[in-house]
Amino acid sequence: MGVCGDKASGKHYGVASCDGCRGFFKRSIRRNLDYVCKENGRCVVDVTRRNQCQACRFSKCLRVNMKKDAVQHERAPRPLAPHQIALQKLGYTFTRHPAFLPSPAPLTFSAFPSLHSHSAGGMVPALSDTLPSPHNANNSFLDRSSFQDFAMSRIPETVPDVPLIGSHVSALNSLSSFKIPLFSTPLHYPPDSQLSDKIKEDEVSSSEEAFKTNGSLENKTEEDFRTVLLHSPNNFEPPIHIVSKASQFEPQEVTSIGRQKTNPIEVRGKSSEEARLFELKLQKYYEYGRISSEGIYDPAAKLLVASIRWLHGVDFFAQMKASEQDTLLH
Amino acid sequence: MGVCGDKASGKHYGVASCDGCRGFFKRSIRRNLDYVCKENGRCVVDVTRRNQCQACRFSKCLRVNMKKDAVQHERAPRPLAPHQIALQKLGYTFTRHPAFLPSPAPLTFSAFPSLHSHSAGGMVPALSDTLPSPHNANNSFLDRSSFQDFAMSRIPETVPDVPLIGSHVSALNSLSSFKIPLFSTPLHYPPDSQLSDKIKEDEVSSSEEAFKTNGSLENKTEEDFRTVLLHSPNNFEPPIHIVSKASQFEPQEVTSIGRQKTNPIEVRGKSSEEARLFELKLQKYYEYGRISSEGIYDPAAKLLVASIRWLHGVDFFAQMKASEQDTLLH
DNA sequence: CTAGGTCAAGGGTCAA
DNA sequence: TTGACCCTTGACCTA
Ligand SMILES: [Zn+2]
Ligand SMILES: [Zn+2]
Repeated sequence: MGVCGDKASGKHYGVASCDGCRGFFKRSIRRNLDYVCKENGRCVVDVTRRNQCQACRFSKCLRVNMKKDAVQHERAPRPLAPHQIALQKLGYTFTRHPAFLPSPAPLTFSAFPSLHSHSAGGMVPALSDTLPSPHNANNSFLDRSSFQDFAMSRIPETVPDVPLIGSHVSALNSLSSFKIPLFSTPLHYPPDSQLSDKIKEDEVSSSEEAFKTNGSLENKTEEDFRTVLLHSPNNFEPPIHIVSKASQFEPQEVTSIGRQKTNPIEVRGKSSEEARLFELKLQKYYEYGRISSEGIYDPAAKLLVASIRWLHGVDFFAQMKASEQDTLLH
Repeated sequence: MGVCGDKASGKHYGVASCDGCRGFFKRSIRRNLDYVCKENGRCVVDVTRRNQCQACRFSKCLRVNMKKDAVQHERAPRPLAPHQIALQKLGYTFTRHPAFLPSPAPLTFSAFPSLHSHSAGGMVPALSDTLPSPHNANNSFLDRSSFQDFAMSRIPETVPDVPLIGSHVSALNSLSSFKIPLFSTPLHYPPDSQLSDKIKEDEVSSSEEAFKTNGSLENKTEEDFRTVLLHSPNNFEPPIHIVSKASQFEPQEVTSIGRQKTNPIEVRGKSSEEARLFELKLQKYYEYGRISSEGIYDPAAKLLVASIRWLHGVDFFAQMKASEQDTLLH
């Protein structure tokens, strides 16, 4: 029979059994686990009590003749999740396991680079991270400090009744588990593109406040930067105009540009704790603030919304596999 | 020699190899998969470790000279699944390019006409023209990832309304990578159809309007669904505009072109494999959408859901047998 | 004989 | 850690 009596999902390791027992057996074998029963091995193993005693459950697995040999060697991890692939297409790589770092990496997002800047790799060095790693030395934007401050940031008593952009909200959900690289300058600003020039003009006129000061930001310390963030919300006007312009890129153009990307920026994994916290805060923010991008007063939140919106306008993004978009937006 | 050293079951794609490597190579080519080695491409590929690293296994396949070209197109369609039968009743026929035909077109569907210029046959020349060859990466919207991924996407608890804004439209570009056969004039808009008139006269008819006229739906399974629709005006909001507008000129276009009105719309695909994935995806989209179309934030996804929803407004669909509707809905 | 196809039972994932 | 859920593998079959 089965192991626990639960409905079998098929034969597993030689025995018709449920997914639970299948997984349990596999884990036990793979990790070579040894269990000890506290009840002298008399525990009943049924569907409701199977998790009461691992030792007895495992014994039962063996008794019903599950085959250890049928448990294969562990395989390579699955290919990158689509949203990660999506990120890669934007010029970034994602490392799944951030571990092995001395301290948990703060949840960070790569910066809005200056749209005027054309630094190497298309990235704009933002703030130095708190970690010594060369990789996050220059791609941290929304660092831990920002998140902490986020909680403190005020939620407006009254907010304009602006409809939410659903995708923004949804996109924020996914931001919790990884960092979103938002810009890769050369990717979006082909040097010789006429359109590019046009965009540049446009951006100057539309986002001047946002990016005038950007150059100076690059050299600021984290502390300085935070100050700027908290006290100069006007610095971060969402690049809405750019969005609409960028979307007019010809497919070929974008494609070829996409191929030119050189140095992907490593985006490190999550600190799920902080991420979750952040997500909750953000969610609350939405609920209370009824924010559109205009409704956002916290610069960090504003950035996030703006960044997502920006993504929508990037043709390269629009041409991504829908699934990738989907998960990216989710 | 062989790829992994396992006992060869014969020559496959030019190389004596086992069934495992045969299948692996086939799947890799067919689905245009790209693997990435995490060990810098140094993994040993033998019978016990061949599944440790797909990238290295595939490299080995190529190294021992397996021929991509020997991987054929998939063959005759499988026996139709219930939902496929349902689709057929709606006038959609899946046609496939004969095997061995060079340069198969990427899986494409006719696009939302209103968003693009029209071409003969009511088909819209999409991005596929600019896409790389079929076996190059990234032109497959419907690869394993997309398929896999959607299922993993989550539906938020609460969702705001999502107006169709400019940036969303840009996202529609991703839809151009295939064409969706949404409209067939005589079939979907019977000239004397009350619904048809209603929709034509009211381009911006809301979902409520559209479905109020849909009282002909009559089966218990549909009952709940209809209720949801009618009580959730937001469900249909953004896409309906597009759908309605498209329906407005579609009749003339198709008719004037002299295309066969009576013939079902062709859904061209280079492979039923891809088509199948699309169907599955569509199903899933729909399933989610039925719960709450707002659960899907991606504009493209929303459109897909909307397109299915739209079917409900079609008399022909309403007249289908309940069981067929049911399977289609599932 | 080697293409193509199928699907049980391996694998992995990640919210709870 | 569990287990529901999805993807992949490869033995086996037909043409
Ligand atoms: Zn069990
Ligand atoms: Zn082999």
